Amino acid sequence: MFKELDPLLHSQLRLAIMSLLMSVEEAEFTYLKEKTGASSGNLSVQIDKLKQAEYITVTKSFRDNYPLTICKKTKRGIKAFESYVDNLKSYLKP
Amino acid sequence: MFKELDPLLHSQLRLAIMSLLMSVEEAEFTYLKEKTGASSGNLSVQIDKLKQAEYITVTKSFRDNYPLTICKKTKRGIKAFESYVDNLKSYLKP
DNA sequence: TAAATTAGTTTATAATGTAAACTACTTTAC
DNA sequence: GTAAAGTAGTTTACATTATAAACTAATTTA
Repeated sequence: MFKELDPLLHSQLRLAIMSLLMSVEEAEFTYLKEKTGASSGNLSVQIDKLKQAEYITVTKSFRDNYPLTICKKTKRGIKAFESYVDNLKSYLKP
Repeated sequence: MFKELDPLLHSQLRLAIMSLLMSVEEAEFTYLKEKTGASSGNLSVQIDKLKQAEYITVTKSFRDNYPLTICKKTKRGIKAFESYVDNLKSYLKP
């Protein structure tokens, strides 16, 4: 009947992050912040959770003297996202 | 970009309840329990939240000496569900 | 050199979700 | 008739989550 929904993705902000990452090769912290409209703090925490789950990789460096955080989806992340979307459909049928 | 997701519906169990109610005129507590696989306690709490929000109406009576709880979607609930599904699509685009 | 800005992280608290325990009755078995 | 098991829930206590506020650490601008 109803499929389980991965709790890691069933969160507005984390889902938005993954959704954005699906359509780009990689994304900067500031880009994700702007597109999602999230606060820095919240974004930082949620990025970390996605990283812990290995749904994304996070690379920290510097650019023009400022810290630069780059996020990228993993294969595991792609699979999880696709499953989530698929499972979600069982709830949306008319 | 991303639409807001009604937190009341962005919950696996409450979404499942509303999803079930969408396709039937009304549903009994036991029916919802069986279809969702939820525990009675959890179901009771989530039904109450949907009722507080006036997404459903709850009618309590007796049948064959046992308590009988019947749930039914409201217009408000239907609109909320439809908006939720619509807004959710902004997260699922490929 | 003080104030504002960038790019974040940490932490404290509020909000949520959920299982376990409980209520209140009914039915069945002895 | 009464003890045990079953029905249909509700309440409450705890654990998990989410999020905003406060903080770090540096840079830039005035």
